[in-house]
Amino acid sequence: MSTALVEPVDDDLWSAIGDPTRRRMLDLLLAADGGTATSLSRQMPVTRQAVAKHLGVLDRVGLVRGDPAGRERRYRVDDAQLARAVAQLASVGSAWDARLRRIKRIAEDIQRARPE
Amino acid sequence: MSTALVEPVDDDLWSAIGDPTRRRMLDLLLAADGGTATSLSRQMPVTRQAVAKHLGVLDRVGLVRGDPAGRERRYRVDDAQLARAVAQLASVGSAWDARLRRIKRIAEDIQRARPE
DNA sequence: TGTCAAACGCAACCAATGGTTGCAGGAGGT
DNA sequence: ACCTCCTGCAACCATTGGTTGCGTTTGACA
Repeated sequence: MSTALVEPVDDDLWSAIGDPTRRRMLDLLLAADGGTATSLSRQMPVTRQAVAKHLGVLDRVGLVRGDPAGRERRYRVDDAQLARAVAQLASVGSAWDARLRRIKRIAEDIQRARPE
Repeated sequence: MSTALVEPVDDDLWSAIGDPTRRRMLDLLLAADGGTATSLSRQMPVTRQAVAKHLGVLDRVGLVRGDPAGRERRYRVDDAQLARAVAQLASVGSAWDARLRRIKRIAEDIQRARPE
């Protein structure tokens, strides 16, 4: 009955996907199967430098990996790490969901337990 | 084939639950069925004022609601809004998951389609 | 009833971060 | 050889998560 049953949430990983711009970038990278700072910035309302910084963050937590390809640096999503992130989303979500259900159930029990 | 099928993500709501401290606070509020800035701060490694600011944020997006009770202000989680947040987590998660599966499937198809 | 402790709200301040502009450098195409 | 394009680095700005400090309300209790 401890929350230790759920895989502990990696705050770095979570906050990496917590930023809306970075989520958008991950979407774009998944859709196009990779991209560069410049190519991403052209599909988003921020500058290339901002995108580059975000790519740095995503790289640091292992969600993307970028290696040089000619004169550009191509980034791709690391499937395994993104899968971990998805698992954490699901984990936190289901934990809250369980608590909500449990509270609702307790409330119903209380209602039911006093017909006086 | 548009991402418009998924309920659009509310960036305010998302970034509210994006902060690890605020997630922790929600956990505590759910576990104890409510609490005050002071009571929460005693169970966390941050000051009351920091907690108070976070409660302000959570209040603004409707995840918690606080009303005065004697000399303290008691906050409780808004079940419906937290349920919305959980839904968004699930939504983003499953979108990514779908993309991962799709990509993996395409990759397998490519593998399979060239026995030459 | 008068005093005291506890909880609150507000303000000033600091560090980290998401964003910008500007600029120098290296790799490719013609 | 040149010109273009993409990259990386630096300076700078605004927002935000965090702190300390202080004044105010309010419940409790002698």
